[in-house]
Amino acid sequence: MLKMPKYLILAEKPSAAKNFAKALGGSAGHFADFDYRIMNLRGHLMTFREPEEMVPETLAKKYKSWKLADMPWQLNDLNWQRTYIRTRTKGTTNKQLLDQIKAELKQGYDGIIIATDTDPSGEGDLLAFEAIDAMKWQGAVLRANFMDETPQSIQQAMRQLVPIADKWQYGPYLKGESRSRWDFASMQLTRIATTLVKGAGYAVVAREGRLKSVIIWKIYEQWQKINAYVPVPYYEVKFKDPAGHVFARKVDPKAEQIAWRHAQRSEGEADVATYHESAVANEKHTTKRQAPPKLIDLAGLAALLAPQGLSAKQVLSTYQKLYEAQYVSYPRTEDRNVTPEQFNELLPAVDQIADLVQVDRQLLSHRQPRKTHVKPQGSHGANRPGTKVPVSLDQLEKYGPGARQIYTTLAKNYLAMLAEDYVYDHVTADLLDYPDFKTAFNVPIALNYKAIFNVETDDTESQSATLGPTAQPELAEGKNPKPQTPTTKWIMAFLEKNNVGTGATRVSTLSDMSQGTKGMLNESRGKLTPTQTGNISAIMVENTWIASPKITKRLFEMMDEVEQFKMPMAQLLDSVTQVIAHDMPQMEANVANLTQRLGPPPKKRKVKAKPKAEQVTGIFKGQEVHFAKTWGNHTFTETEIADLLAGKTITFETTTKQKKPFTAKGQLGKRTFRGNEYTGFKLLKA
DNA sequence: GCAAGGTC
Repeated sequence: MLKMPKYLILAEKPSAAKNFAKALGGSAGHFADFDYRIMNLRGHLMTFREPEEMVPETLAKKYKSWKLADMPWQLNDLNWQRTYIRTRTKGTTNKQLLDQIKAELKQGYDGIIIATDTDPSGEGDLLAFEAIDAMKWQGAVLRANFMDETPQSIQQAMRQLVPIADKWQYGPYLKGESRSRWDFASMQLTRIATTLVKGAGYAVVAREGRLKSVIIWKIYEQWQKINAYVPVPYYEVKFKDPAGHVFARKVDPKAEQIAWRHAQRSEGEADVATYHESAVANEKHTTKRQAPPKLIDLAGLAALLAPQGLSAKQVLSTYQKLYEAQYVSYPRTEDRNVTPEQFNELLPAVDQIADLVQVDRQLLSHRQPRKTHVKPQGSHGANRPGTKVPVSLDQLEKYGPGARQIYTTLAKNYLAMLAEDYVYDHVTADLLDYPDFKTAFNVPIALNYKAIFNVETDDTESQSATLGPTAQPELAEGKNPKPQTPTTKWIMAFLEKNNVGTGATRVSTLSDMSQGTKGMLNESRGKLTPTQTGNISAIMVENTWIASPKITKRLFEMMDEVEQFKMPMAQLLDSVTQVIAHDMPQMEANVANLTQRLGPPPKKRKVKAKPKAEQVTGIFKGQEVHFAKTWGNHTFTETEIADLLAGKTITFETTTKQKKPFTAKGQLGKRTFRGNEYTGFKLLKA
């Protein structure tokens, strides 16, 4: 009998490996005409080495340098070798994970099936080949392309395996590798900007990648518009009926001037005097319906929760913990719908979920899948509650800040889909004597889904449905609209529109930019303001190519060409060198704007180094230790030193910082200061 | 000191 081939199926992540096992009937076994075992990676396990490690030794100095004279790089100097990303997940390093897979391969396999995500950027193909190369696998490689993680799609992919003889002849890999190299080479701009701002006296790192620079520039520019905003009032005639409905003329967006809008109050007042009370006419009522909104993604969730004071970082980390505890679905999904299977799986739990988040079960009357929300494509499905329902919301709090809000928002967003459409009366009318003056408003008939999940600044506020019978002219004051405040929601919409970053990276980049002392942004209830570092980074990228979303657009176009062998990778990489050649002189010019806009850099205070305290050396618990001979303003006597080394508790009279006398009692012990462990005198509580 | 991408 012919021997079946045996393949090792490489999934991108544990959750995908589980879905594969479900679809194929176990984590190892037989499918179609082969035997298999499924193992998983954990996203990218490898990253590029440092630039100076990727070039011949003679060039190392140049590639370690941050000086302008050492850039742009000659990208063919680099060998593009990778190394393990040094991180641990559940105690396992990336090297250990790959070693486990390598050991399994030694059991005798006829090939590896790449079953990482099939994403249009080639990222899944790239991270698979990174692992395959790191393991030095020389055997056959096949690709399983699945559009989603439903059992049908997975099974179909496994019946249509595509052999890859050479990764350099395989478009998706070339595409992902190009993206990766382009982005890596773009770090030169951070070096250039940082060296320039340092020269101007600002001690910050100005991080200027194609994602961060676009974000910081957009936010900085918006604050500039806000700061330059001057309200210009205008006056116009409007009508009001007794219930407060407003009748106004429509502004033609193409019109250069609006004759009936006046700059002066007096002109407006004179205008009003020419109008008289008029009867309301042409009252029309239309019953309209509105379906529940799309299911949300992580960026949407972060944007919704920001006004409640939750940072992007908190949403990410708490969501991940809730996912690991199975209370919510996979976080980094791009899906905005669920599959019929996923819908049916969660259906039995919806009443329980509704009770938990205090939603009236009666509202959940639309239990048939909506075509707009439930589609037979998708992998993990949109972000939603898990089939495991917590007993109480209190129980979730141990998973981190915002756990309640995250679960509640997610649950209400999902439950809204199971409610009926919002039904409202759309009312329009005009005036008998002045038909150009119109009103339009909505009166709710049945809130339905909006009683569960409603995020719009809405029209469900009670508006009287009774119009007229007449309306009076009055002078209305308006002003040019103030530019909108930069918020998480606003920047996410901008990035999504321009296709900058991916769903998974947008939230994490924003979170990254808002962290620590090197942060570029302050995130407060969703409002985004640049820090000093952010302002500096933004000023440096004014009029550069890197800060334009067009760069990402062009990169993606070239990636498509590389995938189709219409452009060699070297040519794509040449474009990053061109960006650097263009942006370097621009940044040199931008430096001058720093002091002009931010004021002179803070003078560096020369901190006088404290003379190092005299150390005592001795043997403590069988080990040689060094510790300070003084504690506060007490210097240990020889006897005290001997007692301390012997592990004894000593007592001495000294004074506090406030010069109050007190008796110190303590012994030698391990202490830490700013993360460093050392041996020293430890006070015992009296 | 640095990118953006994936993941836990």
